[in-house]
Amino acid sequence: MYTISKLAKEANVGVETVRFYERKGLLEQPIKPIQGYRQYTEQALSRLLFIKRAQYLGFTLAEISSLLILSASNCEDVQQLAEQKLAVIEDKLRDLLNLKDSLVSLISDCKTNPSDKDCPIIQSLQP
Amino acid sequence: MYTISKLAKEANVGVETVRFYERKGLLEQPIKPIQGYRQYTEQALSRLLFIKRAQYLGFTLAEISSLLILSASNCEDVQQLAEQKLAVIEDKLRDLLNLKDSLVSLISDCKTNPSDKDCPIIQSLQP
DNA sequence: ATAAACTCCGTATATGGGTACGGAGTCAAG
DNA sequence: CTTGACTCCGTACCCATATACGGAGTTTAT
Repeated sequence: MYTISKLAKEANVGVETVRFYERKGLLEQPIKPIQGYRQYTEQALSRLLFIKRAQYLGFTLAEISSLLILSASNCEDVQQLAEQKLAVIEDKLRDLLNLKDSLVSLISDCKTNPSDKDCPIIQSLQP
Repeated sequence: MYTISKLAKEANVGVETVRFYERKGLLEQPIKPIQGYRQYTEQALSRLLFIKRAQYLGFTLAEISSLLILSASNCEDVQQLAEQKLAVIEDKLRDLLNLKDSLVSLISDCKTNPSDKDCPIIQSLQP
């Protein structure tokens, strides 16, 4: 069992962030002894880490929320939602790959630019 | 010469956005006849388009601001900024690919799950 | 010459994702 | 049993990136 600050520390977030996620419904309010402090299980920690990881991958909190709601429905619904998310992920992958390609080629242009001025990146941004 | 709304339309942004960028120093306040309206040159349009492209490449307004400052001078600094962006993008790509793989395999597990309950995805979310 | 459309400016609001504050209650160690 | 660290809650505030509002002035079309 963790206190809120232990939990926050484990997940490398602030205490206020944990409370914020609870208000948003991303983490459930943990049971706590009447008038006492929140007590978190390992499961809560897993969920928090899941949130942070999904966030790092570019999901918004709203999207993460629906990912998490997956665990409430039956297998077919879950599967369908997962497929939607997969489509989103594939879109993001495509975009990121394009972005990466542009950047790579711009950087390589820079490297073959003898001059200190006339940066190819800047020029590419100029129409 | 463009009026603010023509300019905005050309760049496919809102009028308010143009004013916002001016306040932020991303676009310079155009000369305007005393008590008159802003008048924008082609150059202003270029700069606005520059901003939007850079934004699409994943630069924040703050970063674009420094790109614009650097653009007058130093190719190396620009290149370095681009390389930082690239590194971030590559990290995200890696993780996104992993996530995609997990989802794909979870979905395929679902498809071979005969039951309506015991969804493999749900199970995987409950560590 | 008047109405419609546009622009001015400052300020307010929106959204996403937090972060900070402050007074009161609680827990644990000495 | 006191002291210091921790936690509670509600609320306010922060940053980024816009977007909207409203009253007054300006331009343009008819």
